[in-house]
Amino acid sequence: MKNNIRELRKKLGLRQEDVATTLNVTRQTINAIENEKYSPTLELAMRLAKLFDTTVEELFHLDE
Amino acid sequence: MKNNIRELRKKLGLRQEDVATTLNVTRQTINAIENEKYSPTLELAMRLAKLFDTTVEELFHLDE
DNA sequence: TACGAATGTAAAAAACATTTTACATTCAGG
DNA sequence: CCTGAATGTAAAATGTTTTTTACATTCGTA
Repeated sequence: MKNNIRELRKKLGLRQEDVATTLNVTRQTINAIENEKYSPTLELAMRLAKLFDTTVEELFHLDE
Repeated sequence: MKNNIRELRKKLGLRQEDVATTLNVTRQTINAIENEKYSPTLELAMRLAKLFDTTVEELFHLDE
């Protein structure tokens, strides 16, 4: 599953740690998701989309 | 986390088992999600939204 | 180049999602 | 009321996500 998180995070001038603390997860979690080690939970995905003012479907792309 | 899956499933005239086999999960998984025992993975949430021709944000509602 | 800041990574443990098997309950139609 | 179909539920096993702690690497810039 691909995602645009790094790109949108940088557009906002945030560090991985900033995103992490805003969403109450650890920096390692944000790092792992950006580097596609695994997909986030649904709840975290929705909170990420909201933070970046986009939708889950725009932020994450299902492998068909 | 609330969701509209049961309502949309019935609108399509599908059984829990139909949804399950379409998405390659078990009936118990669909049942647990409809009854909000737990939230699905991001991948399953996106596949559910696609099946019901809607978005993750319309199908699932974050508790604020 | 040297420094600090940001990012990458790893291992173990905890928390959570899914499967499998099996049985119980509900519900609509004959 | 009976029956079969659909749904609900439970426990154990497995796989995945997240945390914690700790250290390594990269990057910009003084």
